[in-house]
Amino acid sequence: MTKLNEYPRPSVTVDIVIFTIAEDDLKVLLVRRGVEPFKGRWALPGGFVEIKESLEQAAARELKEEVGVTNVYLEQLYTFGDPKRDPRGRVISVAYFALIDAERQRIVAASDAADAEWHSVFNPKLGAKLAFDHKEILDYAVWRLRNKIEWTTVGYELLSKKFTLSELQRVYEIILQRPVDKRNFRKKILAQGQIREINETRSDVAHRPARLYSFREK
Amino acid sequence: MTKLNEYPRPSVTVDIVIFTIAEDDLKVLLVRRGVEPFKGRWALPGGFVEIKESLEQAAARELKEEVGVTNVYLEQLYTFGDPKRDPRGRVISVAYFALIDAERQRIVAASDAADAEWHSVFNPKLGAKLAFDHKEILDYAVWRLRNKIEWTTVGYELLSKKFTLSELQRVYEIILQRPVDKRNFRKKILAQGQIREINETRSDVAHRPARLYSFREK
DNA sequence: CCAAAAGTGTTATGCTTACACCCATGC
DNA sequence: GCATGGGTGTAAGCATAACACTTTTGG
Repeated sequence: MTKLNEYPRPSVTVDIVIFTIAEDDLKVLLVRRGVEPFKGRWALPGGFVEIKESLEQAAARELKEEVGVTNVYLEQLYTFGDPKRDPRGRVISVAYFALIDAERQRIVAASDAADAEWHSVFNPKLGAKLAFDHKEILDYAVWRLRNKIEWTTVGYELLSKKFTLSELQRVYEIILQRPVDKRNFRKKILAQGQIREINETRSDVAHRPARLYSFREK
Repeated sequence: MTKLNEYPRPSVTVDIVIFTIAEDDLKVLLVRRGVEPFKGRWALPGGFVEIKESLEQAAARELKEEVGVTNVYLEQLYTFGDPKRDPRGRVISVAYFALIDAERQRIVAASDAADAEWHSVFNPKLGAKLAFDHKEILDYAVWRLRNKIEWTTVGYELLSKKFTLSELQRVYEIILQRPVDKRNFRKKILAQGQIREINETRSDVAHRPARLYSFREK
């Protein structure tokens, strides 16, 4: 067999764009860098891929280590490999995106990871605060999420197990950043056949209580 | 600055799914492996990413070295990183797909690269002949190409600069593996506004000569 | 009874699909 | 004049978009 060690090898990392919905906004989890390069700037959580784990396992491990959550929606985004993207040397980053639902979000808050914080994705000043090429990665992730919720049912991953149709609609409006027609939305979602009505309502509100639904299989 | 060399590093390669249309069929370029592992099996062209080049540059370089073509349509597909995908050790492969038009196809033929050959993508026995996880990569590339031609104008990349609408339609039929309605196809393509009629016809045929079109900007 | 969000149908519009015949050329 | 692929329009069905009022609850 030919040898593999004739070539200098790059470092390979995974970086994860972790989205959640909070405070009526789309948020991304960022960690403040304590060391150079980009000390003090915000970065996507991530780390080196270990030699015996798959890329997806590496991303799942980082999710567990950095924010304490397991079993979340995780999807490979794109691989960023510009030779100058990390001033320390050649680092290729396989970017993933993850969706954290409302229940797991409490776990993230509780884990109180060092300098991790949720940031609004739509804050126009955020780009300037990011390290490396993480602005580019984040922009790509937002673009992908927007496309994805239009064609798939990935939006459910951002809510609790039980949710109302208005809550789901709000998720779409936040991500797409435009109003959505209530009747057409309900028709479309129900026609997809992916959610079922459960026999409960969200009570204790000062108006007509909403029916709860749940995603088939979660 | 923190050091990068605390972690063992994987090897990183690019593998390229190079498509073309020939003999009324969708073909992929494969090279026969002369060494272990998978000696004698067919593999996607590819090679190691050099330390100072980007991933896209690595893919473009491989295209030039292995098949002699430059300036072709090239798009990152997905990154395959299962730790067992290469028996020699940890090799992460960033897969690309490339589209070779009818003109460049002659260059590929002329380059006569060692053991490179065009194989029909739809040959059901092809999977068994492929090395590594290249069947999986190929399947994913075909899936992506199919989606892509439905939503974008990427199909033009597989034809000569000048082409007839029937030729373009045939490209769609071959890729999608189903018949396409002639009138609806022409309406859809013309409505996209991406091709213009040039004042020529394909003559010397034993029937009414077809008008030639060209893609805007190529 | 007032405030607040939940819930519900119909119509118009545009897009997609199905479909068949005449045209221009070479031989 | 015949064989061959080139070229063209219309109608039906379907999906999407626009739009406003009644219902149920808590206070």
